[in-house]
Amino acid sequence: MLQPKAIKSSVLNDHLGSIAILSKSLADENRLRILLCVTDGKKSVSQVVEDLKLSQPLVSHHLRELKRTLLVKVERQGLFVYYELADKKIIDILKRMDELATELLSKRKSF
Amino acid sequence: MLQPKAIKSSVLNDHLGSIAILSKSLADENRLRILLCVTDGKKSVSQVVEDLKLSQPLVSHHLRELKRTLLVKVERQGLFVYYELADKKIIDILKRMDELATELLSKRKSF
DNA sequence: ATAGCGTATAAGTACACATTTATATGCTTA
DNA sequence: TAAGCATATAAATGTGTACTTATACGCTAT
Repeated sequence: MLQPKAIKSSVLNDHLGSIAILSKSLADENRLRILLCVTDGKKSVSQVVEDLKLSQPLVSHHLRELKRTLLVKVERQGLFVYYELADKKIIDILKRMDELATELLSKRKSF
Repeated sequence: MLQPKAIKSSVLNDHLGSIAILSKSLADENRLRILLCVTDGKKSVSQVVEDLKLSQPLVSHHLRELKRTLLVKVERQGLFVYYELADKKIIDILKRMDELATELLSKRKSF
């Protein structure tokens, strides 16, 4: 072993704050639905409201949080405000989390 | 396009609940520190307490949550209770989240 | 059995957050 | 400028949770 354990895992240790912030942003089912909703191109707030059948203030609130954590990009066009996924990598991460959850659940019974 | 958008993204849509639960479990910095702490083999609660300088009830509390979401395995040995990472895949996911956070931050300024 | 150690739980506190209802802001057009 | 639409914010509420302090539980050995 070239490096002691304490140093080896410090690769992640220094960035746990950012990871926690990102995780928190993904830790709500409605927010995830909204995130996926703006994955395939720009969508206005009202389009998201229509698609997901959520209240307009709730969608606006969650989009604000997604914007704060940089997961979505914003673009104004006249009356409308369009939101869009900022980086496709997040989808890959979500897929891996889904795989992991399925795997963990298959070993035991339930959350 | 072989399938309409709504169906295409339903791959993840059906599992947002599990993903949200997993994300919530990763959404605390101390819990992440504890998770990494038991990554390189079994550790007793008191060892984690010693390593991270956190209170014993707090560590116990977080380990319980990590166990609830199946991220750690438990094993009793006499007086001691040993916890261990259940699946290495979670480390890969954390690394990708770290990469993503770094990338997002490099494009803009701060969370 | 009881004393001691490791761990878990209870009670209490403070704070964060998801959601709803109501209202404000801002842009566009008549 | 006034009206109307899309979006954002405020206020209020209920719920969840991170954390501390204090106490209980369970195993081990004397």
